[in-house]
Amino acid sequence: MKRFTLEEIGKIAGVSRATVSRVINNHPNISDSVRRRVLEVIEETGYQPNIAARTLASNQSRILGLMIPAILSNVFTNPYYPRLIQGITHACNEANYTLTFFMFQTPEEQQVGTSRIVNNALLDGLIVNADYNENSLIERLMKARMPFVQIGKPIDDMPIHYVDADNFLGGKIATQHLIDMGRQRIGQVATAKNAAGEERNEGYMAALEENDMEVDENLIVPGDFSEHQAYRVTKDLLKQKPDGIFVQSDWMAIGVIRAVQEAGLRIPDDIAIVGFDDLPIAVRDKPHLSTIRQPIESIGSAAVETLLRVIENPDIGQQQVKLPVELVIRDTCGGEPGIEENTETVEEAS
Amino acid sequence: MKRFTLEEIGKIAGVSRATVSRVINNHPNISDSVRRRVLEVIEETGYQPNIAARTLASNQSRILGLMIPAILSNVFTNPYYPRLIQGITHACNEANYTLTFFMFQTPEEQQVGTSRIVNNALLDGLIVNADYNENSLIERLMKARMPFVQIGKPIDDMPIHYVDADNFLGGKIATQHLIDMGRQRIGQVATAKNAAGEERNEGYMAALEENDMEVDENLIVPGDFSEHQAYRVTKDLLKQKPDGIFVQSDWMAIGVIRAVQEAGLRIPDDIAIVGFDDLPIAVRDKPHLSTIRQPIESIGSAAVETLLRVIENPDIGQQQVKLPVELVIRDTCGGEPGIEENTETVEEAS
DNA sequence: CTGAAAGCGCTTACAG
DNA sequence: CTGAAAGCGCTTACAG
Repeated sequence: MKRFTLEEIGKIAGVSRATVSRVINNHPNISDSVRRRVLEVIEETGYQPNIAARTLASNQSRILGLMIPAILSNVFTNPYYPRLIQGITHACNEANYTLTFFMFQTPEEQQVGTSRIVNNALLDGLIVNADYNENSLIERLMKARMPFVQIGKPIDDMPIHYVDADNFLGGKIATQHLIDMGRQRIGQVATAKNAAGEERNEGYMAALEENDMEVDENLIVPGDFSEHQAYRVTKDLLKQKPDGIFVQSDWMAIGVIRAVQEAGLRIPDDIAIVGFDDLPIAVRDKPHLSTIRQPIESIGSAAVETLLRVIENPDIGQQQVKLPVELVIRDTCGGEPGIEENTETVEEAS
Repeated sequence: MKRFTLEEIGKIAGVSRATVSRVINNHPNISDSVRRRVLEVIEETGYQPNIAARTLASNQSRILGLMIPAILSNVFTNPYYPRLIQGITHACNEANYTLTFFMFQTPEEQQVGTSRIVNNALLDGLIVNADYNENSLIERLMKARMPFVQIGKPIDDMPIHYVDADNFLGGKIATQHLIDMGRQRIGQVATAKNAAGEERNEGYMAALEENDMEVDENLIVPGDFSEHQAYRVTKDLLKQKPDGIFVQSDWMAIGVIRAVQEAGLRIPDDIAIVGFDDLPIAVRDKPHLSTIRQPIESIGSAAVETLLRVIENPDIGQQQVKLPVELVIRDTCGGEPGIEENTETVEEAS
């Protein structure tokens, strides 16, 4: 299958290559007859523009990059990345963009690779997952004026564009659900290691406050995202006699459930538990674990859409997109499992 | 950060842009002093070549594509894709190639996207996952003379380059393990839907034959990769009083285990089970499930290496790479879990 | 509404 | 060993 050039298409259609270029790029002010003829020839020949040439000439590639940090061990149990990538590719396809993929596994790879990204004439913009481990990446991107959007709220309130789940809302509706079940002493297995954990905690507090319940610091124990640590701190927590626990991640919830069951307590009768993330591995065989589900695909799509907006208008103010989360109820006694819906929040700060 | 061009680097270093290009591309016959000077300037300026321009001029992009079929539901429980992508990106980084990602979710996306891939001047080659659903893709790739490598053995013995796990070996060592445990009546929950299933079955047969054991067709029941179907056919299988079962996938093994336990039989004492894939979700809380582990990362790397070989030498004979699988033993009674190693097979046919 | 021409930043024969 | 120059296939002011 021969590859045609603009010149050749023009010759066949009896117009100049400039004109062909214009119809391809949907420029206005092309006579209908010419447009039709050119489109026909393109159809017949199966002409596809040469992206490299277009990129060189126009200085835009319609290629977006996705940078994923050195792969974490939880990738093997957490469907986060597949779902995220699914959302991103879907949005890219819709917008007629192509996705390029950067993933590094060693610091050396990261080092070399980052330069390739930052000065990559081929990228119109970049999506960065929040837990990249080389902090200077952000600086370098800004210096190079590469448009980018982060997935996950940045630490230190850096004024960069980002898309995230509404973690505050998640913590709040999780806790509210426990309150609605009539629980009086609601504990929390927290993690304050990142912005998301902090926000989930604030949601927890807000729910208690709204219901005129006191925050008891003894009911909040520090997790670190690991199942084992969660198991240990839950043992401590149980001494405080909680009747409900909000766990900041489903992964930790596995440990929490183990500790609770070993103590001979029933779920949800004695202690109701609400997790976060809706991980299949956690939820499987744990019919009483309600949890907060993040719209990960939507986060991916929103990241693309936001990035496109930024590329379009580089001087736009900081974009902060928060996607709503859902409460997935599995701890009803006899009732149908259900889902609570919420609505999207898009803010533009600055 | 300003982007430099070859011309500018040349001016600073006091040579022509052609010379700069030559040192960047490691051409021989460059005087050491010039090379050093140019390299210095590149270092200082942080010069990065413009990929689009290079691609246009040289007709090669150092970009590889990965095409993943409309995402399957099992993506959410199966770490196959993350691991595969990890292996592929690693090999790409090593070889200084960039990975571009194609994934489609609807037939329309697939349709439009495929054209973009096939006639993509920006791709040096493509890796295709075997279970693409549009069969014509392969034809179109061949017509367009796009170098590509498939992951997974092709059906109908199509003479295309591919990389796969050694499924025959897997079936064989799985069955041999059961024989080594002294089992006499070894059943199989099969799937013959694809080349892999067929090979696993052949491995099963080969192991029996080598041990002078008869193949009893009644001991082979048809699975379809689903847990539910596996559960059902296992109930039938149990009537034949097997004392060992080779299950062609861990996912199905979950159903098999359920059926066996419901029948009041002990694993592995009454019935030993060997699965395939080493899925965390299946293995978790199933201490007695031995399984065959595929080197998925290596398959990804091998796909890249094979593709690079094909790109280098388009007239190379059909590449068929089979990577060894491992038996992961978890059904020893009291002993340490262990792994049996095997060695790689690379064949060149035609 | 359309075309001729310059230019995007590289590579690569061709000369020397 | 090095340089001048053509060319890769597009886009886009500039004229008309």
